[in-house]
Amino acid sequence: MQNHLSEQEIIRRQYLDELRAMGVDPFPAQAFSVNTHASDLRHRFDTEPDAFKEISLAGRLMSKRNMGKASFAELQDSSGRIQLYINRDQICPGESKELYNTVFKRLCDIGDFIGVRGYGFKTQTGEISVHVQEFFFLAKSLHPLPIVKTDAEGNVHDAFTDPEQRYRKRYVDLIVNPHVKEIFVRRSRLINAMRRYFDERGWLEVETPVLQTIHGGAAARPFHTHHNALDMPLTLRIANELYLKRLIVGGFDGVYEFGKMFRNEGMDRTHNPEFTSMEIYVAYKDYIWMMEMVEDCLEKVITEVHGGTIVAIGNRKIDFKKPYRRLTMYDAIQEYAGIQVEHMDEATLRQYCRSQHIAVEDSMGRGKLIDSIFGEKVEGHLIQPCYITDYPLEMTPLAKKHRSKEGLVERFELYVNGKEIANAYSELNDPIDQKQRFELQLKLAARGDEEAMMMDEDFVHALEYGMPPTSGLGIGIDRLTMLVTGQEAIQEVLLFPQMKPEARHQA
RNA sequence: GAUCUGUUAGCUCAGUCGGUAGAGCAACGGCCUUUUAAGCCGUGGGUCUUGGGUUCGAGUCCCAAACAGAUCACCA
Repeated sequence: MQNHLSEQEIIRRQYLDELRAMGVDPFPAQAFSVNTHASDLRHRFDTEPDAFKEISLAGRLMSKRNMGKASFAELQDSSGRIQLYINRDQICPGESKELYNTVFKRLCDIGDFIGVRGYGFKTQTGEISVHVQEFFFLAKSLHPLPIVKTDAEGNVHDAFTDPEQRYRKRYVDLIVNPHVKEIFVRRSRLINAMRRYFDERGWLEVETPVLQTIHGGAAARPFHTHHNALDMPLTLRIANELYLKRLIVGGFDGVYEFGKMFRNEGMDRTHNPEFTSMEIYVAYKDYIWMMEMVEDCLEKVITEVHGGTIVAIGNRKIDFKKPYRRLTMYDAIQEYAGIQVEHMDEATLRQYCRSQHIAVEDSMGRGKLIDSIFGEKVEGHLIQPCYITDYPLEMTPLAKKHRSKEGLVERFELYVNGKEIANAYSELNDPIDQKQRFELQLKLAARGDEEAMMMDEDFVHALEYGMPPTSGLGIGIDRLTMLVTGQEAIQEVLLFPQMKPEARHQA
């Protein structure tokens, strides 16, 4: 992709040849045995100095301070950094001083992988370090790394912060920005903690198709693809809900899936074309039970990953301690917009939206209009975790009709920091009602609603065999991770966010 | 999709009224055996994102494009 090498890249390539000429393989094949990590030494040396008398470490050389016949360097392994003290006569006990003078001092660059053996000690200034007795070259790095330095006051100099470069070259970002690595460690722990919570309760982790002939389970535009052998169009899933409910029909008490979803829509700091959701369905439960499960799960999982229930995002502090506030959608609109929409008809709602400069389209039915008012007037106020319950039937074709409130469904969404992070229902299990709901969606589609759901005959057929009363939940894992790690852009919690190719690298 | 902002050395950034490009770190050559943003002396390194235009002359002014970020619209 590059035909022009910088001066520094040319020099590093020349060093490859020089190393080989000296009999040092710049990419040796054999394993290097490691018995200590940087953080072990840093954290335990003061209390257990005897444990570090014969240590070997490996990692990337991140800085070099040569002082003639001795040098200090920093080694970065997966656990962090540790200082090395390398003395010429220690690593070159014989006549030849080439390993120190030439291999280490000249041919070894910042970014190269090295292995060292020696012992732990403290320098005169009190820094825990490795006194290196043996030095091994493990792998050459041909590109110079950004040099990020931190001074005695903790100020970071020359930080590698350009988001474009960081996302395109995430490997470099991870090498030089330790706080970035921490975000992804936390993300993984969060997912594992949730998985443990579900497994402990006996629910089964499953996998359902990504390639679908009928995309269903959510209101969104899909990606289209094509299967050659079958010569048929397929779409990438926008949700896995209808498959998971088929499994409840099949007799599982609880099933869940962490999976990538794909939606062919806009991208911004809270949307990536592919994102991770967790959906779970539990038989013989309803949405009231689900609210209790979700707040219990989040409180436990966040405490486990974060060390407490309070997370900071921007200037705000959000407390995930249960229980969470519960507010019906109509009451929420009453509270924040000052109007009672319950008995308003479509024309009145549309007129209100226009008066408030809320964008409306002719294809919008009553449900979507209410949702627009909610989105415009209420969402931004919901900072602390809050359940919004009881949605208009029209916009929720997969949820069961409310047990006592006409025209509503048993649904809640969990809002945190002004954003929806979870969505749950008492699942609709009446196949005749379900079929009618799909037909209502088809009517909305005919009016021009591009996100209206498609009829899924096989799913209705599955419900006709009987599905127990079931509660289902979807959580946006990326958004939850954003909250737990204090990030305000989804790109910061995705290792490889979607990017357009750079023009200079095309063709 | 709209608006605004940005793109200069490997990295972080200066660049005045339009007059052939600067610093620190990194690199290269020296000196230095407990330093730590190590230090000291010296050297090299640029298609100023791309393409047009104005001008005697453009990193700088104008137009267009690419990519990114922010805000908005849509969505989760």
